Amino acid sequence: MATRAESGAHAVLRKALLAWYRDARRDLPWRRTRDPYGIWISETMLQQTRVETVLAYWPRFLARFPDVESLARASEEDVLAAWSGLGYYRRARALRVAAGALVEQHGGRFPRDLQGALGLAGVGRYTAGAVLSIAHDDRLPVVDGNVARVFSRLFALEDLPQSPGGQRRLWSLAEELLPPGGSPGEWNQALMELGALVCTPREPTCGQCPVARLCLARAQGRAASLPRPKPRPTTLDVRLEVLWVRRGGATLVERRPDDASRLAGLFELPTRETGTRSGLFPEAWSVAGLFLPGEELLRVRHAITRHRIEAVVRAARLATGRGLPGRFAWHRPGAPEGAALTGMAKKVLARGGAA
DNA sequence: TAGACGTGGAC
DNA sequence: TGTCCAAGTCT
Repeated sequence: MATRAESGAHAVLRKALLAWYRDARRDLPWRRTRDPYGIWISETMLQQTRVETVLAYWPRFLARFPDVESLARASEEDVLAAWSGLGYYRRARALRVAAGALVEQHGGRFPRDLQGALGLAGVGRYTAGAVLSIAHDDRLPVVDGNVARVFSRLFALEDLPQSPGGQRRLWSLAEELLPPGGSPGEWNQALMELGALVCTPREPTCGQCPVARLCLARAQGRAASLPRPKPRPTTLDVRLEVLWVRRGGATLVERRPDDASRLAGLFELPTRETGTRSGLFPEAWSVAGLFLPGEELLRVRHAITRHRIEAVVRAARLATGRGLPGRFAWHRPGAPEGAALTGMAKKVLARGGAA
């Protein structure tokens, strides 16, 4: 009996949400294709990344690497260059590795089955379900941050979404709610779209929600306070000094070590950690023995997970006429393919070094 | 399994 | 200005 009542409620929910989605869905470029490759790239770019940002990268990346084969053949540096500024660069490396596996083991095609997809580098349960449901309408659930939030409110879930129990409940709900017929891809996207446009993290617009009358959190007046926020770790302050060294039309960049914990192998403006907010280490550059710091140009603040980073960009000049170590290079903007620059380097170069 | 991984935008 | 966070995955 419970099953019967439940599926009735589910049917009402599906109908209302799908009707809303047909009308409210954004016309995003990756929604115009059913090509698993393009969808895979979009889903990977969208991980922890805003739609507005991906809008600029996705068409460019597909133009540069139009299919699995071109991506598999590309050098890591070329792929990173196309990814430059997007962040989470492990995604780009994984894409290339996975493309190689697709060519070697899957006939150059994205796998048709969940297990095959999950075997690919950088493809987890969300991405596998998203690509297969959207490209082929396979009956696979997805749970991303949007779906987690929508379900947490709709069903007044108390668990932290990231907890093991919370995850288990979310995925089993997502599975249960999948439409028996119709289009699972459409349904999954409708759920995510609701989270992105209406059931937002802060101040959800319940007045516009097509399923507000079915929402438990709404009925309890708790829509805005669910899901419970995850406790944040305290952040560490880091101070960086960044050198802006020019010669002719080129700017000096330095390649980060391949074994760096972050931004490995990417080019950045020469950067040293010079201390914290409370103390500076002025000898940092004399250790390098190459530069004379000059005037201050600008400050850049950003955060990487637990680090709150404050960077001071200075116009500087070389202190030696000797050749530079191999990790240094002169970067000339305007190369068609671009370079594998970090986001901050890209930003500073785009501004011409000035604030 | 928490914690790491980049970036830009909203408030 | 500081904080939170956006279509996750990996270790």
